[in-house]
Amino acid sequence: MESVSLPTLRRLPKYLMLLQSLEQQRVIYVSTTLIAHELGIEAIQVRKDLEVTGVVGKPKVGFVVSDLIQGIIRFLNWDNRREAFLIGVGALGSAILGYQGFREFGLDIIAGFDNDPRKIGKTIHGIEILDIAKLGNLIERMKVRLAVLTVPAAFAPEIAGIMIFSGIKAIWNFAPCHIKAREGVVIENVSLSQSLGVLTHRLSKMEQNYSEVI
Amino acid sequence: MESVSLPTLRRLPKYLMLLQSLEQQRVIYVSTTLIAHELGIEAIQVRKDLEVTGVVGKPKVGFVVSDLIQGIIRFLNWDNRREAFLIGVGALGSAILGYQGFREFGLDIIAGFDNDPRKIGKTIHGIEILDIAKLGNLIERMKVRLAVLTVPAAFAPEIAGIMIFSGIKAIWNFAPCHIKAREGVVIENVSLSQSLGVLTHRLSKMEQNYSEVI
DNA sequence: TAGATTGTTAATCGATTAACAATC
DNA sequence: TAGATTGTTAATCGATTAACAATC
Repeated sequence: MESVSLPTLRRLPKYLMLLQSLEQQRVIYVSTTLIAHELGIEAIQVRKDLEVTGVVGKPKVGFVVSDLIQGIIRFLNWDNRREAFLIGVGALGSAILGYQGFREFGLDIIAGFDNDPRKIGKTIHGIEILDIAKLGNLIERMKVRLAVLTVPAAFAPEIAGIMIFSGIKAIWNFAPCHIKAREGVVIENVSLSQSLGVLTHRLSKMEQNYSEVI
Repeated sequence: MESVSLPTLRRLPKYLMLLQSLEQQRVIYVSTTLIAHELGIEAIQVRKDLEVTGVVGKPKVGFVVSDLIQGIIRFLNWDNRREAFLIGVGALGSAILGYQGFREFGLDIIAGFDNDPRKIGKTIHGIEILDIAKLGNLIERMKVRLAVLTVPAAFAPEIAGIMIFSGIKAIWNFAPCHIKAREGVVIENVSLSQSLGVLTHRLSKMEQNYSEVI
């Protein structure tokens, strides 16, 4: 049950993006030195991270680009597409529905849910919007395991509860509130304010430092 | 130049959200024990994290909720609103333009930019969309420091280069590609695939474990 | 071959956690 | 007062980095 560290897990998609762009440029072999330089990190860290995929390289030559790509995709389970529901078809929800790119990452959104009668029954980016009242029932019947949660924060915990009760095993939560994990359910909280906080704090710190110099 | 750790910086907005909801419930004092329990982490970690804000608590009583809120907001520099440009008014860009909530976090998007003639000149959620050809010039003239980058990955590095050349000091990058930081510029890469990778890997791992038990 | 790169083992560094005196 | 909570110092844990033999 050796668990992979969160930082490593987070870096793997970055390597994948780079590797895919290298593959497009018909690059066959790549060294950890090059990957590291390209992403501005240390080569030894790249080597340690890639170790988890089980892909082995050749001394002097490096890794076969396509092997690494396959290895990372398999490791993240992006080769198995999963059906998912998206709940809350607001601005952000619609944007996610419209972004086809997530299919590449194993995410296949098959329906949207909302409580707004003007939205229910409509189709957005080819995906039908259903009544949120039917959510629990449909999760059970269709055995959907994955949910994208893009409702306002005030509704998020309640809806999460309903979904978990109905059999949802993983929630990708975009609502600006923390949803507690429980046994047997995986929650990934995407906090944009978190990310913005890092940015604004560092920017102000940097500006302070510059003015100190003067 | 004591620098705050990234994990701490990331947790601060979580505390803030919780504290604000407590304030709405007219709660005056809060202990780190309660915060920790509410967010599913350790009390000692909360205490250590809150230390960076400089806010002090009272033994036995805890912290004054409103003091902590002010402390975190000040620390993240969310009390100083900053003018920002958003580049790339696609689905995600529009969603971000439409979300008023970021004003609360010091982000004031004053204009959008795109290269699509059908979008240029229009107004989305009250914000005017301008020609991307004018981007560099306007950054200089208006002395804008912050940019939200929501263009397709292929254009991101080039546009980032233009922006930095024109004087942008912080980029909140949503494009699915890594933009390298350079001296004097803060980059925060929001990688949704990263987040999705953590979720899908853990979900598949969990399912494996369950089937092992059987 | 010579030299670059891998993979592994050990050392370092930093974040988290534990312990406990101070305090209201 | 008694007991809960803070704030600080020390211990632990885990991730990153360094060192180096193996290898093509």
